[in-house]
Amino acid sequence: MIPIKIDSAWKGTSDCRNCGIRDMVLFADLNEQDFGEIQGETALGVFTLRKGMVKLVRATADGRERIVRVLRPGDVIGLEALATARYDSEAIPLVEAQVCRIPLAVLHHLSANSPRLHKRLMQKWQQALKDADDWLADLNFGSARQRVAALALKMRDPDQPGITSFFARDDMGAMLDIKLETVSREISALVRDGALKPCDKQGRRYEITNEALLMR
Amino acid sequence: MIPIKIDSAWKGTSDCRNCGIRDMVLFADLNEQDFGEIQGETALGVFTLRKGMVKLVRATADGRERIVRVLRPGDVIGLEALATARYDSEAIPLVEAQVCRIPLAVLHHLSANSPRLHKRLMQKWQQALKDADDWLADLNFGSARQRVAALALKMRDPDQPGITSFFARDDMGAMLDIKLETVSREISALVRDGALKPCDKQGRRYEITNEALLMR
DNA sequence: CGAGCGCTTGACCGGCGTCAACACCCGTGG
DNA sequence: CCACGGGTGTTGACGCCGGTCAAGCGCTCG
Repeated sequence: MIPIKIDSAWKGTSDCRNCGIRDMVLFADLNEQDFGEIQGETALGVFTLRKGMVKLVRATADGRERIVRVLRPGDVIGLEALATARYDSEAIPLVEAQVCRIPLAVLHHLSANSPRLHKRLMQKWQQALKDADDWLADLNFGSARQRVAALALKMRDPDQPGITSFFARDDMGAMLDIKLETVSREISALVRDGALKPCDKQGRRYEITNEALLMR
Repeated sequence: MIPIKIDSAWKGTSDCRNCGIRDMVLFADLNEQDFGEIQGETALGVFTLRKGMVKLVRATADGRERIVRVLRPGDVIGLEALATARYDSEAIPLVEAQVCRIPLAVLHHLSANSPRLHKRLMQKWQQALKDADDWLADLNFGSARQRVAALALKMRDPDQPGITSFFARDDMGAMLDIKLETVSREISALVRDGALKPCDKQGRRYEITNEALLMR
């Protein structure tokens, strides 16, 4: 299930040609002829995240919520539906998000007929797998301090590398497998040590004031 | 780098047709004509694991070893080379292992020309990604006891579901992100509680005597 | 038979979970 | 405009799980 609110003002195919992040997305290599193949459909689809952040959630054996990854603009949601026509995990927006929907049938057709998209698809699979492994190796390893610091580095804004985005403390806990109180404590400690500085009063945006301190 | 010793007695293409695990592997859907396309090459390749177990390892930020996944017969090694012509992590056999090597150029050619292989490839990507997410959600969550129990369940022998395989204690620690002494303690506790029974004296094979106890 | 390696077990201690109180932000309604 | 209440983030006290260090045991192999 992908309960993302789709920006309904943005539909049809014409905008794809002028998409602001077209160089990051699945359709980056499509030419005018390929665009002709795209038709609106309502079935299962694959999504490209345009804006915002989305958490991939699955239930653990003991019923708690486990966040396996966070997707950011340019990432693909629901790629697995291409292979199995089912989604493996739940995708929930962490902030207001916008996605492009690509109908499954269209993608199947293009993947067989467009070598460019075929290659792009491979890259997206590879990126998703690498992200998953990175997430495990970087964020779920070591002390609580190391995990929070690693998350701060991973969630840097691509446009403003000095700024990083955090989330609700219990979401951060589900990402790092630590309790929300510990998350809060470690953030406070990093602020005290001069590694971070809060940008707002909700604890969502921080300035990275000492990058070296975060890296160890 | 994939330092797997390849069973040199097994080479050429003729054996593929009679491979005992052909229904599990990448080439399961190739027909006689497709086999004609395969030639021996020496370049980068993708591997299908025939026998044994392989750990996927990457270095963490602080230099320690982190095992991101364990591959078992039928799994594919080095799929990422298809997209980037590089390997993302190191693959090291945990026990004596046998692999099929599939040259990259061959796979690229077939992936474009053989719809059957193309579909099979998608499934392998999807399986790898699901395995990665499962590994994170099942094995790196909860108490040390829960992690060891989850590993025992995941490492059951497909042919003998009552038997499970363990590894060197420090490898298990690198999989579960706990120390080897804790691994040892928890295994002992599970044996004491009647959930497991050792099959050998090296601590590698155990009989599952109480499955329900392991599941919670 | 002895050396060496890996597994186990024990004692101790620190980090993190638990429970609880408190502070702060924000929306609601008087 | 302020009073109130709920939700979320922070901070404190305390106890336990798991990390650390060390000793002991049982294999395996020379």
